[in-house]
Amino acid sequence: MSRFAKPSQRDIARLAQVSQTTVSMVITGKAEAIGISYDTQERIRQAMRELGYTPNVAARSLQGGRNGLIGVHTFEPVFPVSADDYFHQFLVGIEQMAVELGQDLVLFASTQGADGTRSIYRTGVNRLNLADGVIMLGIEKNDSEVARLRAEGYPFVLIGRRDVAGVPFVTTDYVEAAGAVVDQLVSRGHRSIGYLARPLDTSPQNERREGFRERMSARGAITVFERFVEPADLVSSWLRDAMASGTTAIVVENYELIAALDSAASDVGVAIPEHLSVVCLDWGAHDLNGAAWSHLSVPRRELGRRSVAVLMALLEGEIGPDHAEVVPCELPGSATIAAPRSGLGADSGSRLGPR
Amino acid sequence: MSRFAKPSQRDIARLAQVSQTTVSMVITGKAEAIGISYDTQERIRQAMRELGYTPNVAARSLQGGRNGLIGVHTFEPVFPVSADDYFHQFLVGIEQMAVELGQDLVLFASTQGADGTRSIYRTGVNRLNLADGVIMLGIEKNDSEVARLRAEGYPFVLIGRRDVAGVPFVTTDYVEAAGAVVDQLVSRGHRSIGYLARPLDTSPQNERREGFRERMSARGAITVFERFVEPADLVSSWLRDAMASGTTAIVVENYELIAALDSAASDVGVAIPEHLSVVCLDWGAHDLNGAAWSHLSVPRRELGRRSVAVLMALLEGEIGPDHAEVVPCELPGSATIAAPRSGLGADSGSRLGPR
DNA sequence: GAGCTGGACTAATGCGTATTAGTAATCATT
DNA sequence: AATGATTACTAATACGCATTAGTCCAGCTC
Repeated sequence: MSRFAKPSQRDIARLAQVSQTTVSMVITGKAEAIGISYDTQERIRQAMRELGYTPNVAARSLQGGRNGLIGVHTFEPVFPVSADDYFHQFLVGIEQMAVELGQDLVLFASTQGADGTRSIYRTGVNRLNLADGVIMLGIEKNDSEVARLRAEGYPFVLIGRRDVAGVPFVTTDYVEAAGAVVDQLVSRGHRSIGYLARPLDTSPQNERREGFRERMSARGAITVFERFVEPADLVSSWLRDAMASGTTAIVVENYELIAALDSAASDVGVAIPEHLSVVCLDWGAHDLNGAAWSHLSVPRRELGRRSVAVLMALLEGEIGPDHAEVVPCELPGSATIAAPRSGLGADSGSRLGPR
Repeated sequence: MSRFAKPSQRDIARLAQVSQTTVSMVITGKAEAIGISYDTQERIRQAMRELGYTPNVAARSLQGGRNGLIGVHTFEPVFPVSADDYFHQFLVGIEQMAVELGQDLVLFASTQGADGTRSIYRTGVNRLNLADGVIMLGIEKNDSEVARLRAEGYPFVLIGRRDVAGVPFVTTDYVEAAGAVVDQLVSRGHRSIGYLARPLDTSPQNERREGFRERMSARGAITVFERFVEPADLVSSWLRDAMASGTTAIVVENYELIAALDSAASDVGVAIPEHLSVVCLDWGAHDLNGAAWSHLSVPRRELGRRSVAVLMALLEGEIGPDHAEVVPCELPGSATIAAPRSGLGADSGSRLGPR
């Protein structure tokens, strides 16, 4: 244990023949203001180098100071096995900005229990307060913990959520993005657009649907063929009905439904995008998958970057606890968007391949 | 910002009409041993509930010496852009074990300068010190910094390197692995095996070559056709010579050379593996690439896991600073290994595709 | 030569906790 | 009635740091 004893300010003070106070002054940059001579300052810095001194995080945060640590907490494991994990890009962004701002990152792994779930207060201890502040991300919510954290006045920022009052957040504008998808389809000539989703659940889903509906009616006189299904229920008959009723484009809520739609399309003999344009609103982390479909994507890297900046601003008192940062969504490419051409085609293979 | 100060043990003590010491005893479970009456304990617990008490980690670790933080340091950014980044699997393993051992992870981002390189002592201060210990990984070495760190007596573990005396490391057994490759080829019937590498450089390369040579001679009477080249220099003529001299299998040092060999093979008209078995010794992070070649792979996840365990053991004083942990390599699959059949084939496409 | 000013520091304190060394009261033993 | 043991606590301290309130001394003024 004593083998790894770390030098303290007192050790430095001893070596440099000054008091611990003076050392602290030099470290916190208040030396000039107080009036410590240049010689003494150099002597102290030399001693620090010699002993390899680093401030003790615990002690620092104990008495209220900053320690340059930014926490990252998710309610799921941070590095799940799959390489194209959804969180990866967020972390890339977070790390980038941390580098730029000279902060270090703490990944709270200790909050995970044997059951795989993560809970801030699992052990009855809030480990988070070791860091200056925390960025929280994750699909699973744990509202009671978030509320408690907020009540404690602990500084943190949410990524992707906007539903907790009094907590700054960084998110993407789903309403606008869904509207932009409508614009894109309408400007290509589509008038009858279907909307395919699972039964409603999360707020992003609600926002996307809202954005879709609003823009549809704003663009006027457009038929909407809306359907909420579970993937397994998506039978080809639905698609056949949609095509028969003149639908030329379908907006699809998520990736899983794309797969279902793809197979239905090849059943029914509909060529995408020749006979049916398709846009996906939530592509998840499937960016790397070969088949290219037009889809919105959450600017995960950018959200990660912003979250760090927002947290720092919060710590600096530059923004209030109700700060909202909304980053535009990345709009879909034209892979599966074409001008409408009604009717069924003869040869229409699957874009995703067999299975 | 109506931030309420978090209750401390003293607040509880006041409410429960006892001393702070008693509260601490109850919390740490030493109450029984010391002999605090049941009534008093209940009174204290009630007070804790009432005030919503949570222990302060900082204060705890302040007097305990440890803070439960394990540092991770690389000389490159931890989360580079590509999702199949080489570090990812190490991190997955590190996180897994951190979860199991209840430790948190610190990613040192602040050590990166504007030029993109990372240096522990960049700021003149050893930030690493804020963690209980550090796991260092990375291809680029920065020997002087590592040496200095060691000289300071700072506890850390190296992944993938074994060349710094007095520092525990976790690595994979390249000598044995290269030998196993020879075994595998010989047992399939190969007698004349080529070895293709770039000019020697790193110690892993040396170990692999050594393992190859030793096992080759141990297996007796086997011709080795060895060649060290830069990728650009790998002309088809070399392969033609090798085939002409009866070589039926080639052991290739790394992924880049595989690409070169692949195109040479299709130039020369050699079918892999029908006419030439190929095994790659260092597949890097290309696991996700479509084409399947027989190759060794570094058990990155497992190395990550072990490194955390080793660091903890080091901190506990259970192992010495010269501890070596060697994990077996993952042996190649049979994708490009076949029984030898001499001669050139007519139709032999590229396994990697055009380019 | 008493009082003042400013430069260059230091002693003392508190943050929240765990631990060590007590204390004070009751009870049991001889 | 004195001694010892047990019960149920508490006072004091240390951890490493930042901060507040000084101290000490040289140089200057009137």
